[in-house]
Amino acid sequence: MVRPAAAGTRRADARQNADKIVDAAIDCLGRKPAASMVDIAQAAGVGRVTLYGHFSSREAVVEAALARVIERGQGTLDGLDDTAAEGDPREVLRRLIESSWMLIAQASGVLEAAQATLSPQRIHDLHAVPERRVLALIERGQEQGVFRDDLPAAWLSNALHHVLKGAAADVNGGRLDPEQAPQFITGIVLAAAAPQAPAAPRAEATPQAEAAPHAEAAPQAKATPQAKATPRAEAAPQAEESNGRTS
Amino acid sequence: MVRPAAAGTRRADARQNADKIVDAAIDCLGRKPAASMVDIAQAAGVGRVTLYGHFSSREAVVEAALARVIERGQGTLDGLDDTAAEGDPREVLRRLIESSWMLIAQASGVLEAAQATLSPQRIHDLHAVPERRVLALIERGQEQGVFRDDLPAAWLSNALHHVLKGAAADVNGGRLDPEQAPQFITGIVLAAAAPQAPAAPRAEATPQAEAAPHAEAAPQAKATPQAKATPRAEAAPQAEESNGRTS
DNA sequence: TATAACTCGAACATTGGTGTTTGAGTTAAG
DNA sequence: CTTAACTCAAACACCAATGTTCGAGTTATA
Repeated sequence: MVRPAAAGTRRADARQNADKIVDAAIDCLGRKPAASMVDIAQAAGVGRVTLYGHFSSREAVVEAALARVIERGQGTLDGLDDTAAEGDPREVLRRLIESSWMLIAQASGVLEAAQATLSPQRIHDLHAVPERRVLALIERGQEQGVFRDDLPAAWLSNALHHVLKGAAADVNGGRLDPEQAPQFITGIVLAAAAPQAPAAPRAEATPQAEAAPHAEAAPQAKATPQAKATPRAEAAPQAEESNGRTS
Repeated sequence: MVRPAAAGTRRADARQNADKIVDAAIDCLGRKPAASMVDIAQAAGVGRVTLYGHFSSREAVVEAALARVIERGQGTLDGLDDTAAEGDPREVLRRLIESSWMLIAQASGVLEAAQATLSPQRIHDLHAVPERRVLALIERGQEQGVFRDDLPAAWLSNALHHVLKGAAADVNGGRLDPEQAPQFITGIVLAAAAPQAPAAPRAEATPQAEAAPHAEAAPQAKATPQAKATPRAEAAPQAEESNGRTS
């Protein structure tokens, strides 16, 4: 069996295998959250027994994968802050998407797998920090006036993740060229987040879709309950379906 | 057993039950694509055996659910065309979202379930028509100059579906108030689809995120393969994960 | 090189979902 | 009111995934 006693006494190849397994899990679960242990073991190039030697259960593998993918997200965000610390939030967001939209989308898949096996509390613990960093970026943009504030920052953040996850699914399904994905994503996202002019720029059409009319009085009244702290899984009677949030 | 011989000889309660089952399937699969036959039977208020009396397999139930939800989408689109036939595409899109975003999102879930059990060909047959109608609406908007044409219509359509599906997941998870969902969705979507000004409206910041710079030369070069006709599932080695498309 | 650490195929038990059969009870409809 | 149609709980066979055990073989490392 692996994991004899102290963590320092493990053999080198054992540590490498554990590493390969986590990476394989991120890859498999990112593409297909319902991937089986056999899938993961094969992708890692190890036997099923070896996998269980390193991780006592599916839950353990998923948790390790989620932890690592979030850790990577943190690294990316750190690098971004180093470069563009107080730069234009639009530019920071653009760089974030271009440099790591794949990572984020992958993380969404892993997160979905996690929601099927891990406790909501554990997920929240792992996931809350990077989630809030993106949210903070959006809020900063709102304060600076470069992002719209007629919609709650939490919704803008969620919509961003939905588009990223969807784009990843499109790429996996051959419906979107990975090369132009970042350009397409930023094209959508930056436009969606930009401040909205009261009247439209072009065309003389009659009713004029006024994006968000009655939203002025109470801009972020409700719909912003979570995104603050604990309240993760409370409502929703039996649904435990897809979600997709991440760094 | 149900379904004796001719379709006209079925008893009234039998037809009603079959109906309830399909509705229950739409509801269950819409919220959780992996819902089991037991879940569906319970939601329909019938026994498991009765369910199998009406539908010979899970595949049959899923197909019936997908067919009905798509049929409903067609009805919605018909009603929309009646009212706003050649109206401003922005207004049509806004009405479409406000009147039936829930339906569309539900359909995404059912479609995801279908992708796990039905043949890609069958899915495409059922799904192609409403898919193209939304696409046509977007293309019409592009031609009229009220929607951006620096991104392919297929990508705008896909992104729309991603946001709708994500919003549904948020509502199911208690992260989004169903009341304000349509307003939030249209706020995002209409802004994302609007024609992009070369320079931004506000703020004097330096680098100025130029939404889609290098996209002019070859506007919809690649990334539009499907959305035309057949090519549905061809690429993507083993992924068969979420996708989300519909009426 | 000797030993503990590690890998791994095969085989087993368990669980949860699917699909079927049986047989008794209920109900729509002629 | 009579019968064919329908419902349904219980029990069965089947399958795929999880998690475990065994025992033989390989390899890092002191």
